[in-house]
Amino acid sequence: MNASLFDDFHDRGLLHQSTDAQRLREWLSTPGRRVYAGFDPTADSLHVGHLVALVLLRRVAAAGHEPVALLGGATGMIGDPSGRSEERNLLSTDELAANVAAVERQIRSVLATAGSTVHVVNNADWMRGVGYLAFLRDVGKHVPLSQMLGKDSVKSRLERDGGLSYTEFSYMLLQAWDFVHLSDALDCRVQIGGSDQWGNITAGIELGRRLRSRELHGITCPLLTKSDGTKMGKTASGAVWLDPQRTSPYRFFQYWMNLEDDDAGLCLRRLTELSLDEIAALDASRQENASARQTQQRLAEELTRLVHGDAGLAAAQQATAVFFGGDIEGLDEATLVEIFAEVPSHDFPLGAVEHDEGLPLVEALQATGLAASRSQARRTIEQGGAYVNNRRIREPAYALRPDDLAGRQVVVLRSGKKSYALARFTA
RNA sequence: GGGGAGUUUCCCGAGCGGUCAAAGGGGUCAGACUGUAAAUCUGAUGGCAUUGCCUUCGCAGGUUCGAAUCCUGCACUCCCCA
Repeated sequence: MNASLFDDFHDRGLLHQSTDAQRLREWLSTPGRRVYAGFDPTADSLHVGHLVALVLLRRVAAAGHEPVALLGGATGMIGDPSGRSEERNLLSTDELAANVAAVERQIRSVLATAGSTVHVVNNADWMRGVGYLAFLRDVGKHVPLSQMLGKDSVKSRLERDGGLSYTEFSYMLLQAWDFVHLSDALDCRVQIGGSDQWGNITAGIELGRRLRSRELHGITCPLLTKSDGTKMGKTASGAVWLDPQRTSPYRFFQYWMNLEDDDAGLCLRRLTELSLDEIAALDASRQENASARQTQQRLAEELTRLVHGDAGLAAAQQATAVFFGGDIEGLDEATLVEIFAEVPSHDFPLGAVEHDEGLPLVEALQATGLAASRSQARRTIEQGGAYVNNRRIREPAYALRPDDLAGRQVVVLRSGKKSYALARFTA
């Protein structure tokens, strides 16, 4: 495999800061080194923002080393102040336990195909038994306050009105101790993370030197932001999650599909495992024929497969085809319901379509919420914005009849380009 | 406490006795164009109804054949003088 993890990071724009490059290269020149990244279980799912760290760990594996994913079962009880402008709310222990379990599943799933031994550890396992006094004597004693106060994460918060609590202030000690502990237990001497983690990482490196006279290394990668300055993975309706219950594979796929050209190019380089040659080819295609959107297409495919597997990708692509004007007639009931799962639906009695007059389209549009009133529904139809099973309907008096049922009891209604609703007919 | 201005349809904002469901802009929704983008252009935008009816202009009354427009009272907002 690729001999130099460090150069790989560099070439893909994943390198923000690192400790001494020469020493790092040297350490990583021996295969089988362990490299860790931490994940705090702040929610019951990771989101796109965590994807970078996961991908970094996959690259660690690809380079012939062993990734270590650290779950913050203990640190999650405190809350990392880094990159935060306000004090966090504490999670209950039940919530935390559920989050840890869910996040661990996701991490294992994404790293399953990494092609190397993967270690998943939870810092609660070694923090739980540590007493406060012992921690102060063994760890706190070796961390100068001047150093802690010098960290950006602390400084920026102290300058604000809210300040930060002693609890959050102590967070970096826990993370520093994690690093030292992992170097003891797994001989893991490299920590990677987002650029906001630099302060916490260096705290660990410092502690390793004082406590063990051991040389530890750190690498951070740039945080993902879009060209308009907003955070990657944020949409108007919230974060893009890895959990299919929170963000369906279709919407996950669409998120990447809709990125700006430059952002997509950047993500391709940083998040996918395509070779640099392939990426260069896509860059070129974007220059020549931007409208083909091959970059977005490829990016969406790669990442959806990584997170949701082949089945998830297939579902997303099928849904995409349908949502962008594809034929609905050929699809069976189960597939339809699956594709339109996140679309609003309304139940009608089967009798509504079966009698002579049928069910007026105007009524169906209103009942499903596609139109606020019958008048508006009528207007939409008159203006050519109404579709039944993706076929445009222009007669205001149109009524749904048994012939219109796609599948056995479902009609797909649509207003305009993107608003869909499902009318279900049940006996 | 005194004086003045105001309250309009989702928002801003015209209207000051009939031709007002109410100008104009924004937003929103559709259509065209397009790269599932941006910009632009077009149409629509109270409700119900296949040319008509019903409900809206702070609230409650009144004048009038007829009121968002006039009068009275009430509520709220803003400005000026004390």
